[in-house]
Amino acid sequence: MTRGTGRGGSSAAPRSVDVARLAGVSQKTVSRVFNDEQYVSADVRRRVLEAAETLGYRRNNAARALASGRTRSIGVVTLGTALYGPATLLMGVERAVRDTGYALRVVNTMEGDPAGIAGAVDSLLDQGVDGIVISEPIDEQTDDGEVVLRVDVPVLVLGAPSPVEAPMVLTAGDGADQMARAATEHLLALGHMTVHHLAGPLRWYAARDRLEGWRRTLTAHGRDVPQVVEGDWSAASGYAAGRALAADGDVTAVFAANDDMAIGLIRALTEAGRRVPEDVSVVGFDDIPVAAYVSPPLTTVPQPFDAVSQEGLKRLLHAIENPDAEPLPASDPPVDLVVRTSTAPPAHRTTPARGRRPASRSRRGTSSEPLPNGGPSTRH
Amino acid sequence: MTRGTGRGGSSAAPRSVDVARLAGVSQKTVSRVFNDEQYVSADVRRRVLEAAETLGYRRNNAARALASGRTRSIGVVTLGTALYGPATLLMGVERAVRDTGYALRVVNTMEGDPAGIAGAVDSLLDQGVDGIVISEPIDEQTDDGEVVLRVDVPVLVLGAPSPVEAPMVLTAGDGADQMARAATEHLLALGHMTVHHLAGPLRWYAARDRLEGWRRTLTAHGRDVPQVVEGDWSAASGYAAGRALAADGDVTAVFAANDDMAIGLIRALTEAGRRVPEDVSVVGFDDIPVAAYVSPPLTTVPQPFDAVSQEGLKRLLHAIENPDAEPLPASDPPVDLVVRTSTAPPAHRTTPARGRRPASRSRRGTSSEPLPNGGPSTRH
DNA sequence: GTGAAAGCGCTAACAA
DNA sequence: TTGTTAGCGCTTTCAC
Repeated sequence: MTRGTGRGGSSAAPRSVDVARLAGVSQKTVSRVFNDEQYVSADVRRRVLEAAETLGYRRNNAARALASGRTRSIGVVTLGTALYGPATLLMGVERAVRDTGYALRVVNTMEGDPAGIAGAVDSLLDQGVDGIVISEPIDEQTDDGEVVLRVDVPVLVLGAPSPVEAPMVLTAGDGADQMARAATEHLLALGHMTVHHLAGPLRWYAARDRLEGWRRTLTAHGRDVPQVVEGDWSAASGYAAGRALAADGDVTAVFAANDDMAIGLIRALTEAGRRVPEDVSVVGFDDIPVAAYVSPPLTTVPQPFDAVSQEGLKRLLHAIENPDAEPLPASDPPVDLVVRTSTAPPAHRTTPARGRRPASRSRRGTSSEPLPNGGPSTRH
Repeated sequence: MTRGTGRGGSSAAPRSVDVARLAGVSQKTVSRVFNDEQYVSADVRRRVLEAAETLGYRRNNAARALASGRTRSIGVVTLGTALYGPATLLMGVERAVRDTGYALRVVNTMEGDPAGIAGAVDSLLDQGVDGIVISEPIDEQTDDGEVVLRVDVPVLVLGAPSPVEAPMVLTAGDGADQMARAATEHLLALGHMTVHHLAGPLRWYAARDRLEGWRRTLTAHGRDVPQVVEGDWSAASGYAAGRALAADGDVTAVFAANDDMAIGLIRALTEAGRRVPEDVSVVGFDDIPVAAYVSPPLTTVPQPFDAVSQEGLKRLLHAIENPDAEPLPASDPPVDLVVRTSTAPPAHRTTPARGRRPASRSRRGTSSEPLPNGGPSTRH
């Protein structure tokens, strides 16, 4: 085989031997320079770099991976949606990965995909990755028992407990129950007797987690736990749920598991003649970019996507690079609540015995948005 | 070097020779089977597959890439945002790539990133990819002249003309001007004398394209072209623009370059006492999932993200696999408009001389959303 | 139809 | 501080 030419018929890509020859050193030395190894004199390093520059040398990663046994890439499994949460998480992961010099390989699982997460992980393993991030796994259709995924690289699961078996499994961003508690307590503190919940699809761990946080909070306060309504994260499903809830005069407060559903819900309530927040208070979840600008501006719980992906990745890379060391500890993400105007005390009710004032837990100002001069958004 | 063991201390991963030995064939034959080459008897194929199965054989991609000179992966450069457009496009690209058996490598360019697109493309080239997709490039800070990127693999640029030089450059999804025309004409047809425009950041080609479509439409109809207001895609910037526009009594119709800005704009108008659509009509762009559920439901132009990414990828892969063939032709994406209730005829004005009825160009029903039973959204 | 031999471009181990 | 020698696990070429 003659050395393959580029597709343009131009000369082939230079290899490290070519650089070595030009710099008057051995090929191994070129390798040393490009790997930032020690024991290379400044002069040699400079000559090598110069030679590489003039030749337009670019290290061949396939050869590197083959020789070293490491691909220096990490794979991420995401749902194939542009939903705010998953999409934001993915961007956070990319940023965190890029900072470390690793490459990112992405595979989606579509809902309804027969292969599901297992298939996605498998294709990542086929491609060759040093670690895997699974973002927001949802329960798979497991007719006969649990799907146990066996993987031989470290795995980081974001937003859920682990569905895999691997030499090292890390979890991050699974503290949504605490955030749900904050939302629910905000509503109770305003004087509502109880809080209804519009859940996400319960196949999602994220949905179940928020539901649990809500339920436990009500129970802890000795309140009724109303029937849960299940949506699918979409505004359309929130709208459908809203039509049902509007018919029930007892409903004065609703905690929706995401902002899109909250927006649909509010629309249905409004169309049915129930004013928000005068008749019904609504709290969302996520703090999507438009949350401050819909009518009424939405009280919601922002999710710390960046913090979660950054910390998670740091721990994953530590596990990859120090296979025998203790895993780095996880920290609890901050719990936040942005109070806007979709929540208020109930209208014609007496406040409960120990009614507290609505304590804002926000670190970002309570209801100062939309800003007078509405500058550019800082988060998108 | 002894054969490296897995990190668990368990036995090493099986190689194709191991499979060959077990199946009683040569290693080359194993390779033939896994590459679906012809000239392998059914019996041998079966034996090889069985042996591979029992051994848990998985082909080593680094070795494959090294030996063949092809990585079978394509790289995508995206902005590091969860904005609806870019995020949806990325998901579309993933889906299209996955169907073809190629792997996807993702790199972001953050706005303000000094290396920018060039850096992102470079890191992709370092990693080794057979083709590159650049999604929605924005103009780079080019103090001294144009940055011309030289790349030696085929490139597909989504949503803009090409900023690169490569053996093959394809473009897809750059027809936003036609969509902007549809939005503008809808407003003129309703009887508005002219239409204001809230543009996206003009460093984005997507923003300039929509602006041009709007401007040309007004000019073609002999209307005034009002001063453009520039936003940054965020609802916050739409809100800021809305405060300014609300003060101008002449404004009766605004075309916003995306839905988020339209939502912020509507909020500002409403707060200023200008009703939508009675006093001011607003059209958005994108058709984000909540667009049908905000108040008022937003008239907007849906973007054909899936069609664009699928067709674009098909053409890119054709170029990769047939380097010397003619590129596949591009087709124009469909132009659509979803009419909801944020637009109406102007209040106290006479319609222009040739005032036409507002012709709905929608293929999805005009204003039937939110649906009575608001089922699950079909697009997220 | 199948196999043997020769690399692909790099890193790892050891020697100098 | 630098060089030499072997592979990494596959595809390619060519022989049978």
